[in-house]
Amino acid sequence: MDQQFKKAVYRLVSDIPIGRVMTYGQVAAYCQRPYAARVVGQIAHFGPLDLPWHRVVYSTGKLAGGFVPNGRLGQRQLLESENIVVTEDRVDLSKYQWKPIKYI
DNA sequence: GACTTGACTAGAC
DNA sequence: AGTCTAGCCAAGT
Repeated sequence: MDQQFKKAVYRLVSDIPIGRVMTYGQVAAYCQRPYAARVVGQIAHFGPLDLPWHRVVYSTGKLAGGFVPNGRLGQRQLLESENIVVTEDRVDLSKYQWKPIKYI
């Protein structure tokens, strides 16, 4: 259900390998909620901060974190430290978008 | 229980 | 190619 959905999101996001990214919609879809991209966003904001939310971006490739908690070094800086090329707050999805191996 | 809000997205302008 | 609009989900008022 919703609780399981959140759990699935946590696991999926925490499994995103370094140097790879995913879109909110893709994450939602993989957790069996194709139209819950916004919910993923809410989870990202209120959920565990130990997850690599900086590897989750918009479907357009634009970075989602315009603010970032106190640290505020920027999701961009974070991504770049993982060998991901960020141009104008954007990443090349066709290049870095990660496809989960299986299940939820 | 209805209304509002938001780290979203696809399609129309 | 950039901006605006409507649709969807869960959580908070």
